[in-house]
Amino acid sequence: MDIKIIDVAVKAGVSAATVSRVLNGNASVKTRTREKVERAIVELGYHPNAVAKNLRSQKSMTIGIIVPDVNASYYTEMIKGIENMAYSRKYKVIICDAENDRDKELAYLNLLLSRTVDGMILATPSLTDDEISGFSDKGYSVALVGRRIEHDKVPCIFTDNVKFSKEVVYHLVGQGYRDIVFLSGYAETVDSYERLEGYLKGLKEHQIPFRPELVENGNFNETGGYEAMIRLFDKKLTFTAVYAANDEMALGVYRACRERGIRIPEQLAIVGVDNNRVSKYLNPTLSTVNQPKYAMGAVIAEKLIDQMNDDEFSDVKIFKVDSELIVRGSSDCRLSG
Amino acid sequence: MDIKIIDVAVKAGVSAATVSRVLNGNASVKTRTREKVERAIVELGYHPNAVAKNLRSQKSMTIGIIVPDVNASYYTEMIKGIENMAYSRKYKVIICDAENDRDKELAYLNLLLSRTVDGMILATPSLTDDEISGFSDKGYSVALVGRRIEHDKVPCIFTDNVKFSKEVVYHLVGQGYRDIVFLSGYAETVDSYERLEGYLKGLKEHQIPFRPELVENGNFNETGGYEAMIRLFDKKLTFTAVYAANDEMALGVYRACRERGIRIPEQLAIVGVDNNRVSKYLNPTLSTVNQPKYAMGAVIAEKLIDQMNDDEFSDVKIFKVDSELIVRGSSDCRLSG
DNA sequence: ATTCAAAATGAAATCGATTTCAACAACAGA
DNA sequence: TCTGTTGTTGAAATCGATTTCATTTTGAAT
Repeated sequence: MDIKIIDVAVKAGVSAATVSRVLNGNASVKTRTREKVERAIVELGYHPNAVAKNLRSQKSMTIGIIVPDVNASYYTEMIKGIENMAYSRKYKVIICDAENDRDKELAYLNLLLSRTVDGMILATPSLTDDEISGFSDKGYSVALVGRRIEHDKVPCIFTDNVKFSKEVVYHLVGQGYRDIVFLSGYAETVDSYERLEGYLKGLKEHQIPFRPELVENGNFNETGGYEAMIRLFDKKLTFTAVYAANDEMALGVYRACRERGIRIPEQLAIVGVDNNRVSKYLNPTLSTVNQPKYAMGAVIAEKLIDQMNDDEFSDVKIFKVDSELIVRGSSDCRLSG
Repeated sequence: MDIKIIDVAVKAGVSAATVSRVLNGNASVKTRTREKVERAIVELGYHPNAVAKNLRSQKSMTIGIIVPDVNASYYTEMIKGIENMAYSRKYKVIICDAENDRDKELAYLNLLLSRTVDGMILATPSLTDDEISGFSDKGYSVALVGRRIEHDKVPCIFTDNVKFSKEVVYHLVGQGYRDIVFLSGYAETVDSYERLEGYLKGLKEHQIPFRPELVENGNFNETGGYEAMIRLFDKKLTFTAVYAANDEMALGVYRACRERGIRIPEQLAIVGVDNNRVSKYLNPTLSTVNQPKYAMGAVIAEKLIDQMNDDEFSDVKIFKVDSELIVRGSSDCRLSG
């Protein structure tokens, strides 16, 4: 049913090899022959079969990304960075949404591991460091986002969670808030762990005793933030500020506050993380930590592609990037009008 | 470097054919043989090469989606629906972000056309109806989102833009707003065209004369909405309401209003489309049209997969779904406190 | 006109799996 | 024990391209 290379060859009166040479343009073909072949390609509407091509040439010029949730702007904006860098290097990008489900994560990992792509960017937490090292050792090109492993062939990029979390605490304390809730994402992720660490250090440097009951877990989404806040309210604890692990969870905090009639920031200050596109439209506007998502995507894509091509000129593999606190109305009364 | 099927075969003392049979589990293999093979697979850490498999079996159990922007929740929520339906039918999903760029769109289309996937869902506007029909006729499985073509093998799903646009106008007129701006997305898309049509019909049914100067184009994003509004303000036109082609553009309207000190909804009412996850958190909360994005994704994925498998039991291919107007503070003073 | 290197081309091998087909083994029934 | 059916297995063909290697053409230099 499909037109194959041999059909083009017959129509142009040449061999399949010659058609292939025209297609790939790296060997010498006489101008007249080339023209005949090109005409045949157009007339037959020939589309090379990428599967066969990839099998033979052992590459696909494609990189794959596995993200935990395509609905999270943190990832989609990073994807934009990856996408554009990849495109400029002639790579295509395919995106897989693991939906925070370990089974799907493994299913998509298997898809990528079975050579459908030349390299992969993993933004998912489920694999162990050893497993990732193992993939690299077996010849797969891997790069990581949001975590690091010590391996000289695995580029990693992540933000300095500890640093900006301390800054969040500094800021809140500076505004007079001392009883600060930490609303963690999935407790077992590196991001959550490090943000907790920064939160603890921040408290310590201000001699504020740590109250474990002020740490609650959510799951990085609105519902998780809402439910965690309801739990906290129902425990009748005293607190005056919330540091939410991301803006999405902060939305849930807004909802809980609205339900309970609590005014932001007078009665409760809120700081999120991510600088979601809409955070400046909330009421009040949401203080948050801006992460250079697009740039992170572009950098990790570039390093992965370099690695895939054995371009050894870049030997730095570990990128820790700084994030910036953006103070808005949810944590500063002067800005909340 | 990689372990191949023949390596497993040698290790297990059988032929490659037998290993393949164990792998795919559809032919009979003695239990003892099966165990030997399974042990060899585990011991060698064998991963089948999907590219070779796909070439031979002429399928990949994968469907591809091309969206104009992965950053738009309209698409990501639909992707969730596609993803879950596909997963339940043992299909994987790869997502391509064409970034509203015709070249990328064609590049990704070519990727999908070259048999990397078994079927594709297109949510991009750049192809003509004839081109799409042509793909289907050539044996490619295609489904469409947000547009329709008349072809008995191409499932299509879209919302009744005319209907809900008329409802938006009814609602605004009912609230006393008669000078209604229509902020269109890309003018050339079907969605934009039909929404304009609904807007015009809505006006007509209320005997409100159409003022062409109240129609502005944006590009479905925040910046587009903002810039269009600034243009309108600068023209010193009189208008009291804005119907924005999506919530993202409505955000831009909010920004423009804030800059110009215009109160929503007292001085200007706003209605968007999409029911973006955050629209109910805006200040004031945004009136919008809820589209059943997840369900639309699930339905189109199911129909595409049926089509791919020639399951003729479902002969309905065209799905027009209804959307629901959600009235909130941005267009109703009573709700805007 | 002859020679010879360089350019152009085709036949066949190859990528790594699946699948067909034929051969062989196992086992039930006579 | 023999026959026939069913169940297992392997050799070889196949998917559709690229690439190697050998061969033929070309064209410049003599």
